[in-house]
Amino acid sequence: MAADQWLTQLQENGYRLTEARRIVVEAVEKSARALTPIEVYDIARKKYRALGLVTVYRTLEKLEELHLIQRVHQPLGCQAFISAGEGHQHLLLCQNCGQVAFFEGDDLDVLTESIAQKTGYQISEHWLQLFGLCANCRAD
Amino acid sequence: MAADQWLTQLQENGYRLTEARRIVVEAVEKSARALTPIEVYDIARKKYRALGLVTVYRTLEKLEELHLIQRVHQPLGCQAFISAGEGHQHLLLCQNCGQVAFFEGDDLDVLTESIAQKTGYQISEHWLQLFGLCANCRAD
DNA sequence: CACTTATTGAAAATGATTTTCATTATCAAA
DNA sequence: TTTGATAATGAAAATCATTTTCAATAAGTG
Ligand SMILES: [Mn+2]
Ligand SMILES: [Mn+2]
Ligand SMILES: [Zn+2]
Ligand SMILES: [Zn+2]
Repeated sequence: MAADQWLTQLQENGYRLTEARRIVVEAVEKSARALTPIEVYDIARKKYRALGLVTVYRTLEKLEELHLIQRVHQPLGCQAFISAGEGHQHLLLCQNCGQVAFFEGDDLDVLTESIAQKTGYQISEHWLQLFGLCANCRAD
Repeated sequence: MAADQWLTQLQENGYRLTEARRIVVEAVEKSARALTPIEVYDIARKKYRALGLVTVYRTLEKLEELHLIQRVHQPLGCQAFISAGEGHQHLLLCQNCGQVAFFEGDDLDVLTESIAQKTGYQISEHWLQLFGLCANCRAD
């Protein structure tokens, strides 16, 4: 999904289109790796010097609310965001450069059914995330 | 693994045994749900009034370093800890009361191999976590 | 253009975690 | 058992991320 569509989504949900939002959206949407609020701020401010960090926080909040971005949990921290996958997808992260790839097709039904049996839990959700080295980083 | 063994581990790694550590270890080891530093503090202080929050942080840090506890990531926050599973295990969390169950026996080899093929990543780790309702909370 | 009000950025407030430091407690060695 | 080196402690201060407050500004509707 392109940056323009994110802006349209914002507008359709009653939010105004502002320069600050345009720049933040562009920075996040373009990125192949998860970005923290400060990282977004630093990148975005290169195009729009007057931008405030508060506005980055507020914009990320709205993008998350509209499911356009998602929070990424990593061993070193859980404050970074990446554009959300479409449908049921999970993340694969490069431990060296942070590059994110999405994947789908995991089938945990047999497993969850078995665990449900053993534990007595009613299982309704799962988090799955893979870590490794991207093609580029493998080369080094 | 019992609290005594955690204390032994601490000692064997050159850390001294103190009253503060004993109390913190007991609180964390006993708990069936993940606890934040403040929660540990509140629980532990019932047995040892003079305990400082700083000491809770420092003790949790050491327990994590020795792999006796592990951080638990949840939608509402990622600062809670629970005793670490033994061997290759994953967590199943009750979305209502927070009760934690461990499970093992997931086999993601076929999946990761296939994803590795498609993406070019060399996959070395995975995070898997299940969410649902524990038997008690289902009853309500 | 005019008007309503959502949005903005600066500054202050908050909350969690870390650092500093003087005091105390642990434990190995005498 | 006593002694001594030093690891560990808790209070207070410092730091860092995030949220709130607020007056000024800009977006979008009519
Ligand atoms: Mn899945
Ligand atoms: Mn596994
Ligand atoms: Zn990489
Ligand atoms: Zn429950």
